[in-house]
Amino acid sequence: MTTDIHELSRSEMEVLKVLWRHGRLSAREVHGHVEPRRGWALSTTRTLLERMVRKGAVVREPFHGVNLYAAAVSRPVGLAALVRDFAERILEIDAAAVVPLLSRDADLSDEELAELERLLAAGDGEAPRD
Amino acid sequence: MTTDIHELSRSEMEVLKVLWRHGRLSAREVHGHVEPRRGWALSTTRTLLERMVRKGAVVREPFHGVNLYAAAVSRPVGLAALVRDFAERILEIDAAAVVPLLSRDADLSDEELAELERLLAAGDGEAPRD
DNA sequence: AAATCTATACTACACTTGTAGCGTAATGAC
DNA sequence: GTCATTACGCTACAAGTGTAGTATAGATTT
Repeated sequence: MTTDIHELSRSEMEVLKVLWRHGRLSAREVHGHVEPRRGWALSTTRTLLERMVRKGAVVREPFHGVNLYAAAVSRPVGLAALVRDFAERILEIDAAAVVPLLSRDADLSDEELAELERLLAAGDGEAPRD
Repeated sequence: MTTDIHELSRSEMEVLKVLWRHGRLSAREVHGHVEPRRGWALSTTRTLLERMVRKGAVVREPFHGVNLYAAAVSRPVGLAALVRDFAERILEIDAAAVVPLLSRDADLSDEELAELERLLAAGDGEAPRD
């Protein structure tokens, strides 16, 4: 159960991307990264984080009196699920076809890319929509 | 205003794809195509169509006492907007990079493909998010 | 220690989405 | 002409989303 990442709302995706970029952060830190482009109140960022925890997309870990949040799935795994969903549901093409594209342009490390490629090629990641 | 197609919900996208495939249809006809895989009641299909009309994603036209519905944007234009949104918002890559991919795998006619390519290359279609 | 800041957990509230049912008028079958 | 179908325009209602505010308790500053 890869946490059904494509069920996240736009706002939630924004938060997830911050966690992918910066790893484990406090709510306030997440807010610091997200606020400039969204203009949310801090409490909004908190609410989103909590909802994402409930959804299983984010893990929370108490750390010396502060909650730290981190993405529940790595970026490659998450992107694999998202690409698969988009390719199959919207474009109606084979998800694996997207890989070469990513290898050229996405800012993925070599390891990330390798993993993503493996995930998509293997038909792993998410069950096809139907 | 290309109707902000990426604001459509999953269910609405399903309906839109039917209209892209079959052109102008009555609510009942749309339902016929969509019901097998979604199991909606007819009234559900109707509601979705009406909501999409309100959103500007679908146009309604009365025809001899029956409303006919059609996609407000062509498939290439719609896909261009969707690809652009996905590429920029999720993958954070240049949308034009997706074109070669589509030319190989998507079931677009030559004219559709040409139009899509033009749209993405030109930076047309949708204004970039933020 | 008092005042302030910050964190967490609740609560709130309007709008959207999923998913339909109902009432009424027009259409077609008998 | 009456009955069954169908279409259409409302209404409905729970769950999800966008977007916060508040109450309460611990930490920091002066």
